[in-house]
Amino acid sequence: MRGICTDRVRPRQRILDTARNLFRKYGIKGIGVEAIAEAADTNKMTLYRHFGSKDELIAECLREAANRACDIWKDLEAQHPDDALAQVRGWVRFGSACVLAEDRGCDLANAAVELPDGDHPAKRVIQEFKVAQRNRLAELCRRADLQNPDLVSDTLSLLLEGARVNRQSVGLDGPCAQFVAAAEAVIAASQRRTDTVAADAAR
Amino acid sequence: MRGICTDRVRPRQRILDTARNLFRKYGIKGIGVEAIAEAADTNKMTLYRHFGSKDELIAECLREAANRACDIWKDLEAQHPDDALAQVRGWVRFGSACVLAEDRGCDLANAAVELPDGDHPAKRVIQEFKVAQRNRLAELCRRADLQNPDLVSDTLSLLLEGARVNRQSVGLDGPCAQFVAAAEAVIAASQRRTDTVAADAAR
DNA sequence: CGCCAATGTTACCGACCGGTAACTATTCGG
DNA sequence: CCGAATAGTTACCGGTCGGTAACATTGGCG
Repeated sequence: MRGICTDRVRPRQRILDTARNLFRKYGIKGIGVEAIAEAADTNKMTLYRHFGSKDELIAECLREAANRACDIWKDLEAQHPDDALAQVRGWVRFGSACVLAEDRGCDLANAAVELPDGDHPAKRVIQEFKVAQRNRLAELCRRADLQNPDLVSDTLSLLLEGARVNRQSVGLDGPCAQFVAAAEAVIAASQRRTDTVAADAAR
Repeated sequence: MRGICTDRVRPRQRILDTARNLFRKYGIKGIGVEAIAEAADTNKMTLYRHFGSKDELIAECLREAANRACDIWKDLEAQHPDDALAQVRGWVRFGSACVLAEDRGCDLANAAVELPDGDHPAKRVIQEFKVAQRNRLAELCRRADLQNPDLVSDTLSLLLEGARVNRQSVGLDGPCAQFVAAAEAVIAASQRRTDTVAADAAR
C-alpha cells in the first residue's frame, strides 16, 4: 500500500506540498489539519511535530511559496542577460502565464485576504515578500531606463495583482484578459525617450 | 437593556449590517452564525428564519453590498453631469478614497478569494456584479472619447482591484499609494487626440 | 379585546475543529 | 547490532461549527 512513488520525500516536505495544494483548493480556513495530514500520507502527530500549529504550517507554506516565486528573477536574468527592458517584458509575460495557468491567484495575496488577523505569523511573511518583489521590479525598471521607474513598476504590480484577483471573481474573460496589453502600453508610454520603439508598441 | 437606539430597524436588516461588518473584520469563514446573531442583538433562530443558511446570508450580504456600490454611477453623473471624462476621473478619485478609507478591499472580491467553491451561491452574485461594473466603466470611457476605451477601462479596473487587494498585503505605503498617479497616467495617455490636455496630465 | 405573525429562549444534534498524550513501529547512523 | 531519532497509531480533550425542534413571549392590527 501507500502512495505509488511519493515515499522518497520525507513527511515534512510531503505535508508542505499537500498543504499548499489543499489551501489553494479549499481555502486556508476551508481545510483541516487532519485532512492535510491524511492527504500527505501521514498523520496529525507527525504534522504537529514538524510544525507546532496550523498557523505555523500556513506561514511555512507561504515562506516556501515566496522562495519559489523568487526564482523568477534568476530566470529572467538567465533568459535576457544584461537586457533589463527585455526582462521587464519577460516579467509581464510570466505574470500573464500565471494568470492563465492558475485558477487561483497569488498564494500570499490570497492568504492576506483570508487572514485579516494582524497578528497572524503569516502576515510578516506576506509583507516582506511583497515588499521584496516590489523593490526588485522597481530596480529592473530603473535599469531598463524607463521614465518614472517607480511609478511604472508600481503600475505593473497593481495590474498583475488586479489581474490575478479579478480572475477569481470574473474568470478568464474578464479584465484580466487585457493584462498583457495594459502592461505593454504602460511600458511603451514610459520609454518614449528612445525613438524607434513607439511604433511597434502601438501595435 | 438592549442596544441604545438600534431597535427601530427590523432584525433582518440588523443581521445583514452586522454580518457585513463581521465578515469584513474576521473573514467570512472566521465568524460563526451564532456570533453574528448575538452581535445583531438577536438570536440564531431568527437569523435562520430570514436566511435559510449561512451561505445564503453571505450571498444576501454581497447582494446588498453590490447594490450599495452601484450608487457610484448615479453620484458620478450627478457630480459631473454630461461630462464623461470628469466622471472617469471621479471614478478614479472615488476608488482612491476606498483604498485609503477601508483596510479591507472589495467585499465581493474578498469573498471570491475566500470561497473557492464554484457552486457557492455567492459566486453568481460576485460575477454578475463585476461584469456590470466593468461594462459601466467601459461605457463611460467610450463616452469620454478615450482611445481604446475597452483597454483603458479594463486597465483602470485592474489597477483598482490590484490596489485594494495589495493594500491588504503591504499596507498603505505599498504600490497602492500610486493608484491615482497610475490611473491618471493611463487616462492621459489615451486622450492624446485632444491637444491641450497632455501638458496638465504630465504633472 | 383576541388573534396571528414575528421574535426570543433554551436545549439539543452530529460533525468537525485544533491540539495532545501515550505507546508502538520503523529507520538509520555509529 | 544497538540506540536514538523519526514516524505511525489510537484514543482522547474541550470547543465550536452549522443547523433544528419545541416552546414562550411579544407586538401590531383588525
